[in-house]
Amino acid sequence: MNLRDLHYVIAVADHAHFGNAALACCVSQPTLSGQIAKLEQELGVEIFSRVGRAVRPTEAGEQIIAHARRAVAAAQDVVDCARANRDPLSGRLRLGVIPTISPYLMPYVLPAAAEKLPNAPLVLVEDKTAHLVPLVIEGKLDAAIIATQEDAGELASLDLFDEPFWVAMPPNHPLVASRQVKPADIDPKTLLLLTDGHCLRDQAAELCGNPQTGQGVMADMRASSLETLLHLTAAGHGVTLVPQLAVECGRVETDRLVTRPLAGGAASRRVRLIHRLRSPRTRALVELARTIRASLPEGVRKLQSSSD
Amino acid sequence: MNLRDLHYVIAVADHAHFGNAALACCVSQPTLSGQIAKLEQELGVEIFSRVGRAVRPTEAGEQIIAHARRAVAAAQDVVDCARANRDPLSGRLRLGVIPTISPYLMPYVLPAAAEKLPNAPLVLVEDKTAHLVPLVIEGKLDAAIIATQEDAGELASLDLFDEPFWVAMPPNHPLVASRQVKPADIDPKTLLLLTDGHCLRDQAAELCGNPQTGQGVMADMRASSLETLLHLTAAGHGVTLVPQLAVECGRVETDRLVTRPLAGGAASRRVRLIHRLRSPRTRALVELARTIRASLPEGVRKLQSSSD
DNA sequence: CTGCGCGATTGTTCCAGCCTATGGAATTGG
DNA sequence: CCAATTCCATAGGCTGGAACAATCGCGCAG
Repeated sequence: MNLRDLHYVIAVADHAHFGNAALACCVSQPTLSGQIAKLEQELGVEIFSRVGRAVRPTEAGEQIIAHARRAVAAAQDVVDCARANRDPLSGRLRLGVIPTISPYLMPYVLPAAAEKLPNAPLVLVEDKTAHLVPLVIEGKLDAAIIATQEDAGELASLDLFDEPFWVAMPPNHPLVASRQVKPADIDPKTLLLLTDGHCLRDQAAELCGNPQTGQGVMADMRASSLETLLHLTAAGHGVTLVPQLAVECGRVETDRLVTRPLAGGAASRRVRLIHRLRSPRTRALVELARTIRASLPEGVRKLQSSSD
Repeated sequence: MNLRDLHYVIAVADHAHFGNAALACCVSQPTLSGQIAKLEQELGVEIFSRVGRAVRPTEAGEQIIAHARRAVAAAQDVVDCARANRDPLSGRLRLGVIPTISPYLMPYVLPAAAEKLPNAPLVLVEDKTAHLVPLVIEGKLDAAIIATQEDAGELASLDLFDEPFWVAMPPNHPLVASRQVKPADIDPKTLLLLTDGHCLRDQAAELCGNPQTGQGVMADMRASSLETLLHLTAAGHGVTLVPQLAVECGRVETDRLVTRPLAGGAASRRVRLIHRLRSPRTRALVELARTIRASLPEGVRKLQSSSD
């Protein structure tokens, strides 16, 4: 057996297609077919069932593929580790960020990171938490910035900051009169939410008394981005919760939209940098976390990392 | 890079000697030296520092070796997984057992296991918990039977049974009069303990009010095995705690030694079968656990596995 | 100083893995 | 129902790299 063989197996599993997998591996299709066949013979188990046109992993194959992924990831760690030891702070950092943070946080972070980590260019991937976490676990991302607590045993996290929520509403809304808004003041029926899968959606729904399903909330008005949500709010369709950084960036407070801080200790979310346990890039990531904390605007509660 | 290269690295790390490592890998020394050199050049990092006669890992090497071990273990999992899928219940099971359980439990287990798992010969390794756990994590053992709670994130455990403690004392001891002995009745100063590292030592010391250090206990009388401990007790040097299975086996209750059950709910220890999370042998291990529970004599509390 | 232990170097052999070309099975479309 | 297409498997030749044996060179010990 060979690491290359395992790469081939993973490629076939990912593409469900020998030709495309071969393309991705930069080898010819017969080469890849041959190696897979050799490996299957060596293991005495069929990894993929080629029935008709479809290529699917067998039951045994599923397990084998999972172990193969771990082996390949560990081998990649060896390489990353070597590079990190030549210069711990050099080398591309692939960073996932959730959509409700990325556009508002990265403008602060990118210049600071370029200065503090000049040899570690950031490659950003914007997606929802549920998509980012497996990518981090698989080692396809070095880290991710998310706003939920993730407890997969293979992850570690660095706290970045607590981001309070604000309420955004049209200028003629009755709550404009108060300096602060209590969650209970918000009529769930008028609360506008993001589409499913955004953690901000769940957090807003829970805060305003609509745990999980967001039942009672205007289900027919779900925006796919925070920007859309704000446009809907400005157009008078309801009120919405906005995380502080989105308020800070200034595009929110216009003459068509008013924001008020949300009262209460729980009215904020903890933003974290998660990465794999034992990631070879840990040192660079600790430095990145430090840089992020330092580049934050006033108004979000900065946290100390235990290693500082 | 290559899985073989990683094997070579691990062998050199384990032997601290190129020649012996080559021998262990069944290749010539030049081959191994060459591959290590090639890998170091490829990674751009020196893995081993050859200063004078000594071969030691560099700082970077330590990390690389650790990742290499994970990669090789995962690759081995692929092989094990394939075998397990051909016949889940076949293939050698390498089982660690702590010394205060092994000689008393295995006589029950071995015949039963030979019958229920005829194609899975048990290879026993007897050692203290602290030595067994890393072997299990590294994949050098498939599982281990221990009597403490281990919380390494990479381990799973199957509960086997609760083993009550008994008190062993010479026939002329005043406590012989009572049917049961309360932990508080035992004078810590007369309590004989095993040497450091045996979990039974810690458990006995804690039960009888000498947390951890066992302070106040006769420090100059520490036996390296339970058998020795019993001989000391019979010779009138004090009293000692004996786990139930050691009592059951009959060698304890002689005319020179009397045993009484220890009262109280906490006067027992939970015996578990631990194994790596995602071990390819999980199915065989579940069957082994079931077999062990079924082969136990009366008197130890049998537990149900959640999967039964 | 000399012998020995041990890792590095050198040169040759040979096999594993790669490619191109082709075969064959299954699905699709007319 | 047949032809075209798609896709994986097989065949055969070529090449790079891993293996070995032999040797070198260095550092330590007596």
